[in-house]
Amino acid sequence: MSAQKKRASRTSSRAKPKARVKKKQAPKTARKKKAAPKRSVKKVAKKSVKKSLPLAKNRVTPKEPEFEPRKKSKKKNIASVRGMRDILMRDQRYWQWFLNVAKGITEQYGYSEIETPIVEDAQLFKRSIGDTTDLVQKEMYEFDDQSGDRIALRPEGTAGIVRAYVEHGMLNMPQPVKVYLAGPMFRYERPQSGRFRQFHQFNVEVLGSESPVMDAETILIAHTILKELGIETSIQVNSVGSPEARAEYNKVLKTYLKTHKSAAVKEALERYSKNLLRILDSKDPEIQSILEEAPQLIDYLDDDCRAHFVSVLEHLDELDLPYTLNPRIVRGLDYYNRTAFELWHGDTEETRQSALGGGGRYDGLVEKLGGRETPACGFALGIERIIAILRQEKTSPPKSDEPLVYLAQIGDNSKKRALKLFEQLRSQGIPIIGNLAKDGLRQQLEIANKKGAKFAVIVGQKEMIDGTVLIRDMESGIQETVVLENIEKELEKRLKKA
RNA sequence: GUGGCUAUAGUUUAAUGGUAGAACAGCGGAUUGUGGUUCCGCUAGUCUGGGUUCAAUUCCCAGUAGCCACCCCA
Repeated sequence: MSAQKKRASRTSSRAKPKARVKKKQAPKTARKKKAAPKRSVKKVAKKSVKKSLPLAKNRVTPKEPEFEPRKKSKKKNIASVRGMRDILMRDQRYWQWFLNVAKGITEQYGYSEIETPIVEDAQLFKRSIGDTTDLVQKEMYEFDDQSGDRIALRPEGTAGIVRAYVEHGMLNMPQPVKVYLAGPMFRYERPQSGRFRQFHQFNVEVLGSESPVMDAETILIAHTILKELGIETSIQVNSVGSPEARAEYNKVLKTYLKTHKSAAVKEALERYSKNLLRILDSKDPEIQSILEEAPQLIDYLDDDCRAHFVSVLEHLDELDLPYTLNPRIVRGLDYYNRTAFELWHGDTEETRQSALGGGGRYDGLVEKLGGRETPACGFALGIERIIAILRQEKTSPPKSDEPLVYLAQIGDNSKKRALKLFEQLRSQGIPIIGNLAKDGLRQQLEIANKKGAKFAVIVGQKEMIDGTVLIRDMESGIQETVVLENIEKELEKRLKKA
């Protein structure tokens, strides 16, 4: 009823542009009154009658929900889970750009890709990252599966890689083993910009070398990847020494802090009771000013650690990398020892999500997970954060300058021909694109233009009869008729020139 | 997990205690076979649930989500 009214008013207003005033109101009221079946429904109905008749046998008649006016409003749509987002088509060029650059550089340094499962035994992370860390205590997705096994979604990449190293006896491979991993990580945190519950990291790890060169190499790789993407970073380095040195420093720091009897200190001591070192990273200005006078962890390093650290720095100097000694870099995961570093966007305060990546040495981890004593180091980059900066700085991925050819078709017959031709050209390596769903030539050329095609191949009724096609130069608009058999040759000739 | 700010078409955004308007994008047309310009038309929206009110998209509360700070981290 209202549908008819609506249609009537619409067609009439289309036929006669006179009815201006009426036009404005009629459809609106009609729309308001009831969610009328949409025009698209009509169209579908018409089409399916016309087209499905001859082929009725083979055709599964579409189920009918289309005839119900869709009432999307009342149903709660299912949305993505909090903190987890889609990576849409338009995002892909950034992702691919990043991955190409990151993988390319890393592979040049002799690393190979590894993939480990997203789900692991929860124990793996508790043992490696540390049972008392925030990451494990409150941020890990952890649950029983149907068989009652306690499993977890990986919150970081290193543990899984080390597990794989031990499990597959990689100590029998030439050492060090150098790998990289790109993939999703999961942490149950409160989302914020640059912080998601599912996010992606690019991990680079070296297992089986104690050499400070490897520390420097990984830092260099991290820095180079970002530089190659046009992101200026500052490298913040520190050494957290050996567990023994840290324990001793812990005591010293505690006694020092206790001489300051302010409320802030008391609160901070409470807050960081589990891992006092993290207090160094506190953002409280009062705490920070107190810490200025505090003893430094570096002064408590044993000789080996100190020598190692100095050597790392010498390498960085040699490479002319812009690093800053930052005693506040204390990584949140228990397994780090000696070198710890982060990469910041800009060299200012760490405020906001400016850390684009971080890493360091974890010499004890392999052993902790049941392997032999194996020194190792590595880092991870936060892909979302890096891409966010690329976006914000309006850096766009390099455009592929591959010339494209758009295949346009007019009429049903030429559509059939076009599909075949499309496959033929594609298999010959011609970079052909098209949109067979479109009918009008105008639209197709518009798309060709938007996609930046150099040439358009046009197949129409006339050409079908003559056994020819048109090749249109999209820049000049010059068209030539070409015999169908010669199409490949002609295109190749033109593409070479372009 | 704690505190604060925000929520309008696919996107960016306007307005209002009584009818929600634009731009971009999409689709179609002017040109039934010719794009990058123009003109015209169409599609599409007040996050969810309660409350106050004759009337709520607007005011209040809660939920949810996003953002910001803390926590923490990439």
